[in-house]
Amino acid sequence: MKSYHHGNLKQELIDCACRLCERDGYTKLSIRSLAKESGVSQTAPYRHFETKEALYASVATDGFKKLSKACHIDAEKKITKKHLVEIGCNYIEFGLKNANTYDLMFGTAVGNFAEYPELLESANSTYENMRLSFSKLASDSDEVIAFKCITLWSMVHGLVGILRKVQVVGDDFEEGVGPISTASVIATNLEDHLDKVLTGLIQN
Amino acid sequence: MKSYHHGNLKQELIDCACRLCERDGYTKLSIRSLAKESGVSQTAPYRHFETKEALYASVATDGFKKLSKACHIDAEKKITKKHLVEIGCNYIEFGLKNANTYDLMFGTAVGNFAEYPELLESANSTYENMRLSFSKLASDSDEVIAFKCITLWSMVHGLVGILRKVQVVGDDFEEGVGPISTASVIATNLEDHLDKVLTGLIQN
DNA sequence: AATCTAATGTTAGCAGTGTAAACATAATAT
DNA sequence: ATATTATGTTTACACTGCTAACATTAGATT
Repeated sequence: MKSYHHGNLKQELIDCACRLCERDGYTKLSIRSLAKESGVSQTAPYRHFETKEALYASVATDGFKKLSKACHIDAEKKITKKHLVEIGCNYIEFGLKNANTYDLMFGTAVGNFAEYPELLESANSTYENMRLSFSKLASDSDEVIAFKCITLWSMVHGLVGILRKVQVVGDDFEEGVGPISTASVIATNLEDHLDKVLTGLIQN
Repeated sequence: MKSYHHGNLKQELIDCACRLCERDGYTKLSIRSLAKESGVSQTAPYRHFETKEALYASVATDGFKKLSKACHIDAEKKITKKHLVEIGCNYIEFGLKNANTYDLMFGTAVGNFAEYPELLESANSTYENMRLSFSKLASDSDEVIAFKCITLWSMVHGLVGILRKVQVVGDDFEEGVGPISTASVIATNLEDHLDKVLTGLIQN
């Protein structure tokens, strides 16, 4: 016996969307299927999300919160290069393990974050966390720190993209100097790799 | 007076798809609208593309060819760091100026390149070009060269992604150490930025 | 040159989509 | 108790990818 009002529909829709997005990719997600999954009429979700993009935004927001958590280092004050390497590794691990959600966060499915305050807030705070960690490492100026932070971010973000692209193609691992095997080597030695890159970054 | 057979439909569909993809993003592209644009019935495209993904693959292939061309340096033998910086800049410029096509090339719209031989070939040859350029710079081993090549690729790929994300949000440029202004600084000093990163990369 | 076959086009139709409008119900504020 | 608002349903529209059955024509075979 179910009542006319669901009671907790919005959150249930978000949870369900997060699950399905990560399982099948956001492309496969439909508002209708989501409604059916929650045992509610086709258009009920529209009482909670103006458009499908708004739903995406909620899923992406959730993703940024999780990413923030994954990249959080609770060192009181001192942060070493090793810590940053760890942050980078965690970032990449998140990107690879939550690939479909990651697409939603960094792709074009949500056109303009500014239209979704919570999303903008969670994305910015992810960046701010990284920047703070960086600031505890070196005694550079704020500008230089921000600069290095964006550089690291680009690096790990790019690696996620490249590693994914290349892995999809190369189920059959072949030795050599092609992108597949090279990327595989990097992927299995992520720590070393990030350490090297960061060394160059911090020095210069 | 038009004949029953179009004569050149496949190429026209690809051209049209490339244009529309870049203009509106591949999401907005439909086989039906494409058919209409070419003055042909709704299902005619299916004689040339088994699925929509196959059409995407053709557009992506075209994109990789253009990217390859944009990143081609015809230095006979000697290549300097400056050349690599130029390649990186051209890559990023391509990614930013052809953002929607770039999504198709590096996103998940085409699931597995291996299913589309031409696409795989054009993507691999883009990489191979970069690797060859790199090999003319240093006297490293093939493995190290490939390694550095993937690293540079990740770097520029990541920058494209981050710059785009951040630019969308920040139409209203604000000074400070936030991601928007920092990314803007990087974007307007791309050469310097790549030079620094490459210096660190080549040394270590 | 006539015929057969394969390539390429069309028409009709299915199941699914996002979303708007009009209406129904129930929770909350007055 | 009543009015208002939040939340849900039904119906409907225009659009999508794609399939099946059929039409036309170009090119190969005889």
